[in-house]
Amino acid sequence: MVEVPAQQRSTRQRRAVSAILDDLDGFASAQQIHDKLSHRGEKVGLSTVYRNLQALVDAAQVDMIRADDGEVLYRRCNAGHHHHHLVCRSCGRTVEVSGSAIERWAEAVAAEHAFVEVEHTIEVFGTCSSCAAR
Amino acid sequence: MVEVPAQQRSTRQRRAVSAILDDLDGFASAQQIHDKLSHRGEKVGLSTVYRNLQALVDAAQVDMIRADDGEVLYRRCNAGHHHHHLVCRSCGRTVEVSGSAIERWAEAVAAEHAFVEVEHTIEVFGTCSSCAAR
DNA sequence: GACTTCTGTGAGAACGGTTGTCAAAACGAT
DNA sequence: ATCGTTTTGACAACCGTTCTCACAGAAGTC
Ligand SMILES: [Zn+2]
Ligand SMILES: [Zn+2]
Ligand SMILES: [Zn+2]
Ligand SMILES: [Zn+2]
Repeated sequence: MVEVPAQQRSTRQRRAVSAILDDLDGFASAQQIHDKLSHRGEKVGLSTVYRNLQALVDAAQVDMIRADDGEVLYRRCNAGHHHHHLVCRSCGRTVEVSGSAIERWAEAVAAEHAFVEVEHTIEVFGTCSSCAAR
Repeated sequence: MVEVPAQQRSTRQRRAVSAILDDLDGFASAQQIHDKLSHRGEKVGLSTVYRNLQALVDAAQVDMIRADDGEVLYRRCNAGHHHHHLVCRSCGRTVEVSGSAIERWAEAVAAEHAFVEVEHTIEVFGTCSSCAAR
């Protein structure tokens, strides 16, 4: 008999990556996550970290943004709805924000110039109060 | 006698890069610009293209954005004021847009969470009418 | 023009983040 | 335990970008 393809097996590595994301309160790069895993004594290959992060992004369980220098950053995303981020560029602490005003503005601007299949990228970077206190 | 340092010499390569940017109506990557130069018979080293583009960005004469795949795209920027872009993801055609509503939203959101030294990235991507007509 | 000085150039190497390869390991259903 | 399939990981390959440094060539001076 052909079994149902269990297209997501539970492995030690997958659980470890997921656990790191749970303990993280801001965005982190794949390599930073890999380092944190090593620190915990979890031996996980770098390729595996990349693969699992990508899978989580595809499953909409993780948000992905790109830092100024081009590095990709990941963060667990609980919210199921469309939102944006206010990120501390020093410690990575992040607040999820959203606003219908912006969404309407983006759509209006696109419609005004007859663009279709519209997407947008909106990220706000700053220094959080704790980091500014130094 | 020590002359005044003319911190920007006029070279064939610099003029060639600038000319390409003038003829371009959308964003293009450094390598695309390098290819266009070769096509015109202008021999300019890739490093030189990167250097001159960076110099133009520093001089606020060129806008720089990052494509989804991380590649950096450049485009001549006439406007001296803060603005954002509505970019066709297919042909690169670009409209410069701005709106005080968004600017105020970004500031309000940051202030609400006590973030300082705030910057933001807002880009709208879509398919322009000519590209959608295919 | 000739001479000098200092910036700009370019071929190639190096870099850094990310993705691909593929044999071995591990999961999970039976 | 066995088997078919997924997952892993060491390592190489990739790709855009930056660095290196000997040399070319602007521009100022006489
Ligand atoms: Zn902070
Ligand atoms: Zn939005
Ligand atoms: Zn188009
Ligand atoms: Zn703005």
